[in-house]
Amino acid sequence: MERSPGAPLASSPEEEEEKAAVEFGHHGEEEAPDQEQQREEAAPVVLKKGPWTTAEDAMLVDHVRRHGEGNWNAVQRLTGLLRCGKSCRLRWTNHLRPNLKKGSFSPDEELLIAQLHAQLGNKWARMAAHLPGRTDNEIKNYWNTRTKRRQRAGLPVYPPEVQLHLALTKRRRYAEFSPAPELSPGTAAAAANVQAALNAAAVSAGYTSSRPAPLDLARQLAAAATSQAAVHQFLSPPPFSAPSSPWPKPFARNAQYFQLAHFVARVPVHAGPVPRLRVELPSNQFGQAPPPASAAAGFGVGAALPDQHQHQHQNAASLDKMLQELHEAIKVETPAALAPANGGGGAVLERHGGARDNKSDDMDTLFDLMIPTLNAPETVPLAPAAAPNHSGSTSQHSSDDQDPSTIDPPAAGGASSSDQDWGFDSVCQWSNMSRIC
DNA sequence: AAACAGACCAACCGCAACTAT
DNA sequence: GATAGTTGCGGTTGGTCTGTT
Repeated sequence: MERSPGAPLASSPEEEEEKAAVEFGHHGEEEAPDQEQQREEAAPVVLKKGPWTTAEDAMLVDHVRRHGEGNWNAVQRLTGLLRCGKSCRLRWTNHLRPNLKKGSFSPDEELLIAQLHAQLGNKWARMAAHLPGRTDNEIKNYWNTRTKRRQRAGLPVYPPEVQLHLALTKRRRYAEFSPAPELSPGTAAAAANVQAALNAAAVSAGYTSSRPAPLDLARQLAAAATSQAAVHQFLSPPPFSAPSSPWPKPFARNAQYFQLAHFVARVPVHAGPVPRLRVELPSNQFGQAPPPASAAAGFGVGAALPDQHQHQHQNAASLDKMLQELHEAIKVETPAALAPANGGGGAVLERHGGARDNKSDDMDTLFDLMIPTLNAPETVPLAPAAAPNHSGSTSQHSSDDQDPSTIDPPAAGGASSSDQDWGFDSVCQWSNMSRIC
């Protein structure tokens, strides 16, 4: 049920309005200075607390219309509103200011919140800056109730896409303090080749660090990894689909590690040696280099430039070849053989010399394969979610913005949740939590 | 129908950062 | 530089609603 903001909870608006009018002795008109002075000299005003009445709202709106936002402590002086400046500011920003978006969060917004929370922690105001029309209080309330429910249900706080990012960040930071694991030459080369091919393919598809590959890129890569035809599809992916849509089942989980393509930066596409990675600043400065159009359109890289087609085909062939090499090198079982056995989870990877069916080991294997091949990225930018039907206006944060890669995953869900035994099904669970919880 | 628990939401509080004097 | 005032932020609380028993 939606309560209208500002509506009194206990009594009717009419009653409250009348009460307020009596209480204040007027309807929001400004006082003459002498009246104001008289009041100040009189008994100290007792500021009101509790829910706002419609009369109070009207007075505040009127004040802002006349004087603009800010100088909140003057509101009480100028209007006689028996509220402290703090309360006025809060009421305005959370309920009265224009362009506020009311109602429940869309799935895209929910995913964006999860991503932002993974990046920023409990920085509600900064998160709100990425969600036009939403307030920090709204996001905070949403997150707190949701987190509580999920923790009680024993479910991971973050969706798998976000957990992966956290794990990658964690692993990268770990790798900075420990030597890279020894890989067999064949495995290392194959992993490097595949990663490079993926990077090149992503660049060819128009992704850059300022326009990072969306989360569903991994889905495209997953398809590419399982089907030769899908390789071409990956290079001409369909328009962006809702992040909350199900992942492709085959290779779903392991394919997520191919999100390493997120590291791809703007490098020239050319034949010959695969371009080296150049990782730019973290992507929490979303607003600094926004996608050219709306996110939904921006992620539809199907509209690749004509002169890119040749590169795409080259890359497709190259990617196909590299994937074959990797499959041989690390012996990936086919998804078809695995799906029924482990409940539709992901592929089981085997490293040279031993089968590993443990999911976290499986993750580690891929990290081991992929991370050492990275060109020491400074950061691990998380692809901003498809800013859902946003105007595209995102806030510019000042230079005090913290590098998200330096922010530890919040204790609420970060490290612990990434250790949880989530599989493909958890994607759906996460998306459907509104029913579960 | 009543009691209860949980969810949701608005608002308050304390603190820190910033700004003006 | 010190101080007071203002603003912004995050944590927390308390009231109401809703679904369940």
